[in-house]
Amino acid sequence: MSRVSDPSARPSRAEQRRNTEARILAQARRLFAETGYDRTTIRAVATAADVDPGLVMHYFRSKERLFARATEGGNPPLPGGTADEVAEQLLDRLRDSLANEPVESLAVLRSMLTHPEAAHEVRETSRDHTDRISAAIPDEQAGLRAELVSAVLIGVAVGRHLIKLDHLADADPDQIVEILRPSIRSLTKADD
Amino acid sequence: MSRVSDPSARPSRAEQRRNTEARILAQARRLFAETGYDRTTIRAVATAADVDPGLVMHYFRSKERLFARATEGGNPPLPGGTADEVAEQLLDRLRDSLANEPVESLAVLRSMLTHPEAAHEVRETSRDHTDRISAAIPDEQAGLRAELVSAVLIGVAVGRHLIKLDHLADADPDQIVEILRPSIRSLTKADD
DNA sequence: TGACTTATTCAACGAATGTAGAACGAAATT
DNA sequence: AATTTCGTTCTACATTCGTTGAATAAGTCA
Repeated sequence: MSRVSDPSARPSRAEQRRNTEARILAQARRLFAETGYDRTTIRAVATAADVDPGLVMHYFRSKERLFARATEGGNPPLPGGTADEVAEQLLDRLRDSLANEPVESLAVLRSMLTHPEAAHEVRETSRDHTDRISAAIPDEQAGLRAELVSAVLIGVAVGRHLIKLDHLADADPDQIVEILRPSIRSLTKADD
Repeated sequence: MSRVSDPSARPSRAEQRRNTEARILAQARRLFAETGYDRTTIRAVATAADVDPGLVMHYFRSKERLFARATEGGNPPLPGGTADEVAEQLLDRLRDSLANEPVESLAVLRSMLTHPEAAHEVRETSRDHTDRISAAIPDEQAGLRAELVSAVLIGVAVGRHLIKLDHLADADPDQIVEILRPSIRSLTKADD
């Protein structure tokens, strides 16, 4: 009776489509995260999802739209608050991203330097950070400071998950966060 | 009489070859920095250098080797010294890279997320940083801290030159360095 | 001058890619 | 049961790419 039917029964057509679409999206996310937009081919996604390339086109219309669907819902906006609160929110996000390898974000990050659409999405995320921090610290340098925070967070995620720097790739997330906390706070404070 | 002949005279054959090769390398660097390894085609480089694609192959044997030649000599090793000295050296390098758009480095940075060879070169540079900093601070966390410094520097360069975050792209290099100094120092100091 | 070298161009190949459209077969609907 | 829908596959096209090898023309040198 429910929309998700009995797993022992043969899946309905609508259900099967959702399954296939989800499988394609999952493999697309994985491949985009691993090799970036350009090197991820429709054919490779199709093969990984055990499906014909034409089906991927039929469902997602173009590689560009497949990428958009595969990377949506990556970075929800920050709650906001005082300077210290925002800093702590950012550090929490960082801890999460260090521990969990968020594959939608990694797909965007992996592609940001070579795929304009991905770069645009990163800029948008940074603008959200900037807005929150600027709201918390109405300093003249607030915009610049906020973007430096974004730059640091991007650099750390890149170093750990994508470039895989030796120590950074293996270190404990909490340890990394603790080492980084003074740096982040010095950026969100507006004193020399 | 000198190896570089009178500019008013017709260039010798060896000289002309050096000129052409230099022109190809310059355009290759520019294009690799602007669009990355994959999206930079031999054909585009040849066109930009006003030369036939076959000539590029003739001189550099493969796209891979062209990239290697175009990006070599990017990041000379740090002098080394005490913790504070190394930190200051890094900040000086940062100021330079912010002011001058070092095109060899940008070609590597632009490609590091999608071209394994470029990623490898970034790791090597980071290892040099790590060695210097670890030598200066024989802390247990030294390796991790050093890589976090690398990550920060990479993030800032990416944010300014490649992603072009609004404020960061336009800000004065000295101002950026001053804002960042406490962050870097907190990473190269081994105290909580 | 003649023989040799070489900087440069031209034409082409084979592989890979995004994409389009026809075809098939089974589920859904009437 | 007949007809329509649609999930899925197959085949193919046009383009682009790295790379190759022959051809051309000018420089170098004996």
